[in-house]
Amino acid sequence: MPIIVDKDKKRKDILLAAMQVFARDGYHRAKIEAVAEEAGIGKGTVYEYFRSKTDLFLALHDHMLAELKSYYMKELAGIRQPAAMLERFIAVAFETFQLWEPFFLVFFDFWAEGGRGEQQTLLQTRLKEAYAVARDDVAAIIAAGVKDGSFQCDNPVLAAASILATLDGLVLQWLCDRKAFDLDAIRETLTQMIVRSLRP
Amino acid sequence: MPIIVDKDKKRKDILLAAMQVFARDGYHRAKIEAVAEEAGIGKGTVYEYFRSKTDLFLALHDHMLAELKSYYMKELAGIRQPAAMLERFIAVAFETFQLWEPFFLVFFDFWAEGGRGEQQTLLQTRLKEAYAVARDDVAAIIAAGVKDGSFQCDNPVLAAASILATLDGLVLQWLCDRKAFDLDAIRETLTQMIVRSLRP
DNA sequence: AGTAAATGACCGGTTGGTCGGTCACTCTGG
DNA sequence: CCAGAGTGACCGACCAACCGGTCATTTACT
Repeated sequence: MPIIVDKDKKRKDILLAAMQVFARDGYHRAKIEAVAEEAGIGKGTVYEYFRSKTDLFLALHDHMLAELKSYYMKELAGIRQPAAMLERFIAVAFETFQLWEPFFLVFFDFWAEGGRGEQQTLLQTRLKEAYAVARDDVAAIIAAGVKDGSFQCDNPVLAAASILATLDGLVLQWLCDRKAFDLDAIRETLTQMIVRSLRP
Repeated sequence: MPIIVDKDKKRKDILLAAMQVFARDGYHRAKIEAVAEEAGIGKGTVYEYFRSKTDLFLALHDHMLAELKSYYMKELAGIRQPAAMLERFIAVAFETFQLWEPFFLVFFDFWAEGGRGEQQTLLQTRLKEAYAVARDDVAAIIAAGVKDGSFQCDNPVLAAASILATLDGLVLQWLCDRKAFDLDAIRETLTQMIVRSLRP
């Protein structure tokens, strides 16, 4: 019998290595060889697990978004009040900024690839889908708040889009200049602003 | 005497061509030859005006940000009430999203280049600087509003950062999926949310 | 021996940047 | 009036480096 390896684990190792390298060098500058090195394997092996660089990139997108989502689910589980949920959601977002920094650095490239062209590539479809799901999830929290009277909002989906946009925009700004503002301070300001903007 | 050309105009032509090509293909995929073609000149000529691709990229950043800023100045000139100014500022932002779409597409790459590494390249310095100036400008409007009693806000700079972030995040989201929401609709929702969040 | 798995030297296409040469135009002096 | 020298501007064939992807070979295990 030949060698048997845990293909799933190795795949995840490569994805993790790719995240580090893509985060450091950017997708286009990053070399597959560097990913292999980071993962402690040979270049050829990467191609045993992923058809192409593009394929690796797409897989990384899907993998990381799934991880992120499950992290949110875990952190928000058990909270019932919409207002508390929204506040916790924002807090978790800020936690992930620091905790998952490389992931957000790679996101620069997801955005860059996702925003251009006719948006019919797989990555573009998935990115749109991810945004749509996120909007709906946050909108559901707001809608629940409107229902029980703790929020006032005409269009929860648009409000959700705005909140997500603010969070995205803040990572961007923060990653471009970490000394521009203190994350904890702006989290408080932002939470206050959002809560106020939804107050009946 | 030899031929004399308007170097400044030609330089701007090349920058404009670069914007179109970078917007369409992304900075890394874009070929200098394509930029030359778009500008209706030979590849070699591009290098008469810009030392390197990087140099062209940096020049484009500076040029476009200057244009954007002067556009804002013009559109906001003459408005005195802080509340009206802020509302107009947001409106102008949304106008530019559609009017200057290629510019924002190139911004994907500015962000990607700006956020990574030790942030000591010229582009990174300029991007930070631009953010800082924008924050201060918006913060000044908010601070004026606090002074005359039309706003309430503990930290105008952080509030300004949040507002800018929301606008950035919304272009991102919109460019990734133009059908996700209607720009006019979200502009109204957002304006309302921001005004509410600053209400005394 | 037999096989899944790993590998890295190699290939080929791509592209940033160079450079020798051309073009278009003016000025000069015969 | 013209020949040709002088020069700023322009050009695109070419070069060299780089890197994604392949595959013949090796490894490591039963």
